[in-house]
Amino acid sequence: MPVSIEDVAKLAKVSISTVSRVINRRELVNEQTRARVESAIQELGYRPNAFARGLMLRRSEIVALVLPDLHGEFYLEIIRGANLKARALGYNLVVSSFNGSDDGGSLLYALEQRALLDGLAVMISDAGAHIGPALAASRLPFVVLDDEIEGPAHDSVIINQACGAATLMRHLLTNCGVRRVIFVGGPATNTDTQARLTSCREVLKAAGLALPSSSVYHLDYLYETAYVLASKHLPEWRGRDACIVAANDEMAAGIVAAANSLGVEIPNDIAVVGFDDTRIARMTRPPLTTVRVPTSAMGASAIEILCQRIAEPQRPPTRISLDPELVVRESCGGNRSEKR
Amino acid sequence: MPVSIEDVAKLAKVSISTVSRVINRRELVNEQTRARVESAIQELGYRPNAFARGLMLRRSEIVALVLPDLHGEFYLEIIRGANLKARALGYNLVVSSFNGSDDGGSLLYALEQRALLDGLAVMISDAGAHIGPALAASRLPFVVLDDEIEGPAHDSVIINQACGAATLMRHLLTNCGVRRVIFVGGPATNTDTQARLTSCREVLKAAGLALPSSSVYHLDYLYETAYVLASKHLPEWRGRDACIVAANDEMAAGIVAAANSLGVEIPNDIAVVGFDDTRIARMTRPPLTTVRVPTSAMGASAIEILCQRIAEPQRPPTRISLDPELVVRESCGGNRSEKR
DNA sequence: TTGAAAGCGCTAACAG
DNA sequence: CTGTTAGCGCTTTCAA
Repeated sequence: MPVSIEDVAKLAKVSISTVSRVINRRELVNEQTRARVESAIQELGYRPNAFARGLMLRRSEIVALVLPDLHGEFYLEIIRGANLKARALGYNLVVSSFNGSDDGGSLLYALEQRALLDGLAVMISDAGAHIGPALAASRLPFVVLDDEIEGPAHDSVIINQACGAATLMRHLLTNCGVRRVIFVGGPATNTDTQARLTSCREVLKAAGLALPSSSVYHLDYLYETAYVLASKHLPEWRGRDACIVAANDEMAAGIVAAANSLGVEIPNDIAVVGFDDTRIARMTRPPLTTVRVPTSAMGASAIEILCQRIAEPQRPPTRISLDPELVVRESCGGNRSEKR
Repeated sequence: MPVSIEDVAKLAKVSISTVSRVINRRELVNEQTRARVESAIQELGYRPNAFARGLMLRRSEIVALVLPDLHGEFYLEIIRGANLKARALGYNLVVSSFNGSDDGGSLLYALEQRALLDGLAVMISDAGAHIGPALAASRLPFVVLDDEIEGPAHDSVIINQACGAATLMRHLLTNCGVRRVIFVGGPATNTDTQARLTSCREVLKAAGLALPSSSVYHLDYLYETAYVLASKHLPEWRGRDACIVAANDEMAAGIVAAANSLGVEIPNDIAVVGFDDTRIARMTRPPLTTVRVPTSAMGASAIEILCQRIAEPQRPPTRISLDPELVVRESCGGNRSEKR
């Protein structure tokens, strides 16, 4: 028993256009008529049919945020930031995630095909995902988070991984006496891991130090595997001038735990640092020095420029770059004060 | 330059009805005509307009999962389970979350109003949220996760908190020599916290023990506040027969950390247990005994019965109850083996 | 097997 | 200020 605009019109004894006006441009309607219409709407519990509306208006006021398979809590802040911004701009946000198993293309395909969306913010964290082409082929306004995709120019919000990793490395070299780095990354195809590794290498190189590939490990971003790896290698890794750089906090936490159970003291016997500044970073003993990615801001920025593009499709592509912030805690020696 | 069904018809030299038939009921169309139409669709990159389609079909093949403000990683598994099930059933899933700040009603309102959804799975974890009435008032098929709402009968998937908490308590009483409990919950209005507390009380009472309200604390589910609370009270709490029951793992982790830094040994000086079996539960020293909620199954079940209702609106309400599982680790003494 | 035509519920000119 | 009317793009009888 769906109640339509016509039912309202009938009850209020006006034409459907008047009802439509009351809904969309109240100021054009006589006060008394408006009151009549509004009470009719109330009485009937009328809600405009979104499909019909969308058909005319050619927009749904819905934007989507598509994230890769969620590992850890890293994404929650992005969602939160995006959510807030979307609502502030009068859009509804829907969040989808695609599992690592499918290539992501299928989800995008489904979303596009049903194209109920006004726009799309996609995060691609694995260079292997075949999302780029599908996205570029669609006519949907989109913005890419934390990555670049091939093809034509587009809006993007990126984290300046190089800056974050470099800041971290410089801190380690300058304030913590680090001369030797073990890098524990996520999958080798993961773009964040790649960027962080590259940047570490560069800073080390600039300081006349090397990061041989024998000191680089690629895991899966998880605590357990990092724990296992560290349990095995810590005896050979340890050293006052050594530092384990994990590509996320969770792995760093696993490494710290391994060290604790082996009696390896952090940061005295070896330093450990992470990335992301998730809650976990404060839950290790000692707490982790890490690099805070402005996740919430990232989500918000993405939605913001997406909505700008929707409003003005011809504007030149925007590229927002956000700098991470170094968060110094006690897992790396040196300066002990936590930046606030 | 949106290409419509008419463009395709023109290019293929058929009527729009034929194009429509090719898309929806290919078997009714002559093979050769079909081929012509299909290549025209290809050539033009035609995609049916979802609004027009929805207008006729009265469905979008989209269902939504709405979660409260996300604290911790607890929800990710729900999303994952729901996602998989939805795709398997031919639906697209969108996930929304509402922040604690708004009452949730506004999000629901927006979703309903725009009613592009075929159905809704909502999780309500705070009895204070005014979602129930709004939901019941809508004509949208819906299923409620992990809670009951007032009003007419409806589908729901609930976690049998009583069962989980009772199993935990019985283990503590029987195998760990616990005689005294300190309960550290989330907000007093949180229904999970309420259910867990109630159930703890009952089991204690059945054993002739009491849980006075002076031993019940209501925090915010966060590590830090639990850490602070425990740091202050552990000296008075401690005792071989005492156990701190935290309503989630994160708070339990905070309590464990506080104990570690005070030199209070777990489980010898006092036991600590959590709820949810999130990753954090394995990241404390010692690892946490906790109650695993079948989160992924919960998401999947919710979507499943939602889609059943969409297909068959008149079916009687279903209520699925999922039992949590006790996960015994080392934070509570007694049986040391981890259940697998 | 195909086409013509009637809407689905709504918005937006265009008259009055 | 309000009503009439023409679509938006699609599916679906109903005839041919």
